Amino acid sequence: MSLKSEIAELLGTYSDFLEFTGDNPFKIKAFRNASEIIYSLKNELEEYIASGEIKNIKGIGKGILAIIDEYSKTGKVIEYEQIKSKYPASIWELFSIKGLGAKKIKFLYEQINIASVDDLSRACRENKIAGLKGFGVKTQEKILKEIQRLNEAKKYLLLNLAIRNAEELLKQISETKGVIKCEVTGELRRIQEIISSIEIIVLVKDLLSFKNLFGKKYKLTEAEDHNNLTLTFLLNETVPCILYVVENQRQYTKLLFETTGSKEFLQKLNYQSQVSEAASETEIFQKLQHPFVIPEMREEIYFDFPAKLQTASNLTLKKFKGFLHFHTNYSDGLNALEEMKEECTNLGFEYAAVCDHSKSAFYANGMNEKKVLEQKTLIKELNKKNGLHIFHGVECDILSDGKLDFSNEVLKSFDFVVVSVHSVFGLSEEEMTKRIIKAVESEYSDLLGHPSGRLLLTREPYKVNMKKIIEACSANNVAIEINANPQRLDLDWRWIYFAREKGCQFSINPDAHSVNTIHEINYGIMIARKGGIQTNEVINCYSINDFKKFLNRKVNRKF
DNA sequence: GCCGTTTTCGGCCCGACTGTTTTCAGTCG
Repeated sequence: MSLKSEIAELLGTYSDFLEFTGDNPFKIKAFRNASEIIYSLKNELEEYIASGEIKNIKGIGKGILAIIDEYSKTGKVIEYEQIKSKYPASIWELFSIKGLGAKKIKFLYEQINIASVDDLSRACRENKIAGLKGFGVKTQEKILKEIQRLNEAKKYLLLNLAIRNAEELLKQISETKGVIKCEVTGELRRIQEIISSIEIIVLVKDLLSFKNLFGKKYKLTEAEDHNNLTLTFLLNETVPCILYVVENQRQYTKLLFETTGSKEFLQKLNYQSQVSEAASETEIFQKLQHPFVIPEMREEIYFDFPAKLQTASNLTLKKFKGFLHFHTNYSDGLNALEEMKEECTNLGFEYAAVCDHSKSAFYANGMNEKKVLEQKTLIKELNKKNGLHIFHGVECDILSDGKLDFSNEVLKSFDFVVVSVHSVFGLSEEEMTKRIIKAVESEYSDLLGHPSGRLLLTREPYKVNMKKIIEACSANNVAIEINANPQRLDLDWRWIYFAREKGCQFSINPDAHSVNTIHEINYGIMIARKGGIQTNEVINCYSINDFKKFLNRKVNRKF
């Protein structure tokens, strides 16, 4: 781990400690804030320290500088270690339970000696929590449910983490003696949004010698078929991995095809195992008399839609011209618009649309009307300079009644309006559907942001009739976002085919809050490809003139 | 603890929701 992530992590945990011990809330916030800032730094922390530039980073003052200094010189922070040692280490995992804050955790620890998630789970099941001061039956049930959800979430990895781990493993394998080639297969090759295990297929000269070499690094569990070997183990002691090891190229192809799956896809393809000793996957598809299907699209849903929607996606990052829906320090982004512009230019984008939060998004420092005007002036200044053109957009909150967070007068002043739900998640399906459709029907809406509101492995999507929402987007000419943040990947790919059938346009955006997260657009592209999306269906791929035409399709905007 | 200054200390995002409690604390976004 880099110094940057070590210190960011330390400050994050430190802030939990401080909250637990009842320290100044603003100090806690400052630590948490600094943790995020450091985590999102573009370059390595050592570079900022060496150049002295660290002193100019906003949010890092004398106190945190001292912590960084102590840690980078000695590898620990004494005050932090002192607090930590006063309590059982397992107590800090209680902070990951949603609905339990520092005060309740402290109360439970002091009153009935709850010092771990296991303790708490047991206490709930023995009905010892309901009845405590400030706790009732509902809270007890909620905690239990949340613990179950956490345990379930532990079985999966987000796509970005799975990819990072897989890259590390592929490197280790390819550097092992006797390995001819290796590649990812299974869920990860199909680009599932959450991954239960990393599966890799390996072609080697000799099974036994590979097993012996690899067995020195990891504790392997093995299963042997007649001419291949399946090895399972934990990477970094936590991530389940499966290696399929073969000695023969034709076996390799067969196994790559079979392990990629999905099971349901292969069934619907009428795939019989004996068919497939082949030199390439193309040959297997030929034998099955079916056009080649790219691995991402090999899901059951593929067969539910007509052939014109089954074409392999032609989408790549190179086709992207517009970087849309991102945040700056005008709301909750970390970087200034100038910095975002520079990075977008470096990455080859031709235009961008900044979309900071609207005024009701208090939690995200949303812009009021005055700030909107200020930002407009800034954009005008920046657009006088050469280079990438910036459109003035907004991510406008959809209020609980479906109204938008700015008056039409203000909405009219933007070039591009993203509408998103950020609050009051608990409505009934009917109410939530009505609410979102009302927002989509506004003549100023251009894009529906993260349509389901899910946070993978953390928060369920809100209850909504997605079919009706998609139909409303199609009818009102509002594009649908594929939010590329690896925690979201929302629109869910399972709805992409249907939206395409309805003629919807898409926009793929990482919802970047810093220059560092711009590259996350790639995860959105992976998901879009899974739904077969073509370049001409993505508004980010429009030329700047076509994008202007898109913006003017409902209201007359001047640029 | 950080920031921005009225350069030495006051302000720091705050409203909604939930489940308790009986008027509000804790938590979340």
